[in-house]
Amino acid sequence: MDKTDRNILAALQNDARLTNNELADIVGLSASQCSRRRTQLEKDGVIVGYHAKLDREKTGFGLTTIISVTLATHNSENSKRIRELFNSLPEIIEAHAMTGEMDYYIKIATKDLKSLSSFINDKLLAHEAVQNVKTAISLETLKDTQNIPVGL
Amino acid sequence: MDKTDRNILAALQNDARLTNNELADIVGLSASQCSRRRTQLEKDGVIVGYHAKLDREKTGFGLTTIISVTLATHNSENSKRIRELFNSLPEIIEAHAMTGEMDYYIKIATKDLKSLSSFINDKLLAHEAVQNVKTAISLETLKDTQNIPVGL
DNA sequence: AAAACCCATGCAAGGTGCTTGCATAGTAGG
DNA sequence: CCTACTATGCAAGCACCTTGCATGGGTTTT
Repeated sequence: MDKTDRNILAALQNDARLTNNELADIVGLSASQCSRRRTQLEKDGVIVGYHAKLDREKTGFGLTTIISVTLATHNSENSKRIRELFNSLPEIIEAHAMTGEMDYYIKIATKDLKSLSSFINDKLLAHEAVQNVKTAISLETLKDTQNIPVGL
Repeated sequence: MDKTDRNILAALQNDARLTNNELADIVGLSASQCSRRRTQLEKDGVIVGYHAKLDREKTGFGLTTIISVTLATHNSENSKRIRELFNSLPEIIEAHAMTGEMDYYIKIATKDLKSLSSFINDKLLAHEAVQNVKTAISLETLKDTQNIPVGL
């Protein structure tokens, strides 16, 4: 992974639909070589995938919420079950096991407060392993590039 | 936006590199019509963009941190300045203005604890508008599809 | 220092995919 | 029932991607 590879990664993070010709102009290589390097980065697992980014409002999922989840008791069984729960719920678009008081941070995408409420009550709190949750609603998303700063 | 459009959106969220032929098989349309619908969804701003997703570890940015930022004083000037700060810092890959006690949640991607520390001290706390921060480090990312659950 | 080797690169061709004009089917309104 | 409009499929022309092949730059070996 040299500087050219990182340039390719940065470019594809910004726009995954770049043709190899456009990529070639950006990084200063031929299109064929860009194709080869990109293929290799995919094979090495550096590039995990390509995803379309959708508008939250226009798709009707304008409500973003960050919830802190605390487990009832800390054991491997509960840990395993909570992971399965997180993976089974499509409203959860991101989940982390954290340091500090709160055990997990999860990010939720819902249509409105009503569906958020039913998600929390029926899906989260209904689960035995969950002790309590703390909900914080995003008033405004100021930034949402999930782009790794490969240039640093 | 009918059911077919939502199917297209769901498919492209999972894999933006799908050919129109593959897309056609998934949603049950011809390739040409998939092309036209996709183009329209882009024009309407429903599809905001296409982005490569990179492996955090392999790109050397394996440390994910969520920081709560509290402003010193709440006025529009500070609010404006904090937005500019967030936008200027590439380590911040997501930022929200929140309800509740904490004013902002920001998600940080850094190489290691050392660079995280210098980010907090030199970039965040150095800023006049910032009163204090609360740092929570992600021990493990359990889930990270930023995919809107368009199917719900 | 010379030679041998290896890897990255550019070029070109063959194949694949994308886009758009055109004709048709399906649908809603009068 | 007819008209008008939109959505669709097909096909062709065009752009793009990929890969074999030859070349060059850099490195190791003798």
